[in-house]
Amino acid sequence: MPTKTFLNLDKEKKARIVDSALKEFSDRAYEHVNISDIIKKAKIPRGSFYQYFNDKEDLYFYLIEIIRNEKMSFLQDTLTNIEGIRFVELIKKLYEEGVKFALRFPLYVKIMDHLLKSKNEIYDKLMSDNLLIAEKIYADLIDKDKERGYIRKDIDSATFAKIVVQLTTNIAVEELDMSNDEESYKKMIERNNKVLEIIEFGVSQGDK
Amino acid sequence: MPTKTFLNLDKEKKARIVDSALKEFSDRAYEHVNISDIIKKAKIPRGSFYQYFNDKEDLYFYLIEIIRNEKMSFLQDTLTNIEGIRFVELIKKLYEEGVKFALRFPLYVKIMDHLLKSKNEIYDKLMSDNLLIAEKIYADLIDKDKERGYIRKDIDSATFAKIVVQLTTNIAVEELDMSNDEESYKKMIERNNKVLEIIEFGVSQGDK
DNA sequence: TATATTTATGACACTGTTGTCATATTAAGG
DNA sequence: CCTTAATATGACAACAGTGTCATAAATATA
Repeated sequence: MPTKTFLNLDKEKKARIVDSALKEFSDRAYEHVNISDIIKKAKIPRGSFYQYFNDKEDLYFYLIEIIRNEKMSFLQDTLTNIEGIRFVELIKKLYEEGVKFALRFPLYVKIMDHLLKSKNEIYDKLMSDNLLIAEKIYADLIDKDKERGYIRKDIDSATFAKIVVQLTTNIAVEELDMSNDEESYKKMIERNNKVLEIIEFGVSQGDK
Repeated sequence: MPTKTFLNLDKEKKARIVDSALKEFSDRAYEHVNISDIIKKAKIPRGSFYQYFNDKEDLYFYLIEIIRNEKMSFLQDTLTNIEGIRFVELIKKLYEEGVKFALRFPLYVKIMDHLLKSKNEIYDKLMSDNLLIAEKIYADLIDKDKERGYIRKDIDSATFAKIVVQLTTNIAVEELDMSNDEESYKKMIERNNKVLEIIEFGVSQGDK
C-alpha cells in the first residue's frame, strides 16, 4: 500500500507518478521494470519514491488494484444482467466488453497481459486463483445451461470451461499495438464469434 | 554458435556445461538466467565460458537447436505417416507424442514453454514464425478433410487451426512438476481427447 | 515569529552481473 | 627437448540497479 504521504499528494503529481509507472509496466514485464526509469519519467527524486512506496512490488500491487477496479465498474452492467442469458451469449458479451475495455485502456490490458503470461511469485500472489475461480463460475453456468437444454449433458463442464477461459483470455493483446480503431474492434469481435461458433456446433461433418 | 574449442571438449565436460545450462534455462526465463550460475554449477571458470560461447544468447540458441533436433527425431515416425489420417486423429497422435516427449525430456519442455510465453526479441528470433507456420499447415490439412467430407465446409479453416494451436501448445507443462508417471500421462491424453471431442462435435444440444 | 512536523532530495554504499585480458598451463609438432 | 599453438584461469573494470540516510525545504501550529 502506498503511504499516506503519497495519497496526500496533489492530483497532478500523483498522476505523473501513476502514469509513468503504468507506461513502464505495460512496456516491460514486472522483473524488467526498474524504479530508476519510473522516477526519471515522473520527474521525482529517488528519495521521494521511497517516501511513497515500500518498493516495486508495493507500487505494482497498487496499479493492479486500480486496473481491477476500473475493469469491474466497466463490466458492472453486463454482470448484473446475467439472468436468463445463455452461457455462450454471456461469453460473447463479456468478450465484447473486454475488447471495448482494451481499446479504452490499452495500457491496463498490456499490464494484465504481462501478468497473465508471467510465471513468478507475483503471478501466484495475484492471479493463480483468479482463472480457477473463473473456470468454476463458468462450469456452474454451463451446468445450468445443461438443465435448460442448451448444452449437451454429456459434455464435461470443467473441460468446456477451461477451453473458454483459454480461448478468450489471450486473443486481445496482439491487436492493441496495431490500431485502436473501430476496424480492429470489429475484427476481434468477429473472430471471437467464429471461435464460439466452432465450439457450439463442432467442426465435424459426420451424420452424428 | 559455440566455438570450435567448445566442440572439441571431451564429452564429459561438454555434458556438464550443457546440463547445467539446461537446468538454469528450465528454471528461469531467458532474461533471468545468468552466466555466473551456469559456470558455478558446471564448475568451469568464467574465462572458459567466454572461450566457448560468445554470450548468453549464443549458448541459448545452441540449446534450442539441440531441443529441436531431439523433438524432430522424436516425431519423425508420426510425421512420415500422415497419409490418409484424419486431421483430428493426427492432432491426437501429435499431442500424445508430445506428452511422451515431455515426460522423457521435462527440462526441454520447460525451456520451450518459457520461450513460448516470453515476449521479447529472443521470441521473435526463434518462434514468431513457427506457430504461424503450424497454423498454415493445419489449415491445409483441414481443407483436405473438408474435401473428404470429414469437416463442415462452412468452418473457417484458419480459425479452426488457430484454436487447435492454442489449445494444444499450452496444456502440458503444468503437469510436469507434479509427477512423471504413467498416471499423469494418461490424464493428459484423456483431457486432450475431451477437448478435441468438444471441438469435433460442439457443445450445443440444439436440434440442428 | 519560533518551533515542531511533514515532505523532499540526491549522494552514496551495496549488491550483482557482464565481458575482458594478462598470464599460466597444457598439448602438439618437429 | 624446444618451440609454437591451443586452451584455461580468475582478477578486475565497467555498468546497472536498489534502498538508505543525513540534510534541506516547506508547511503547520502556537
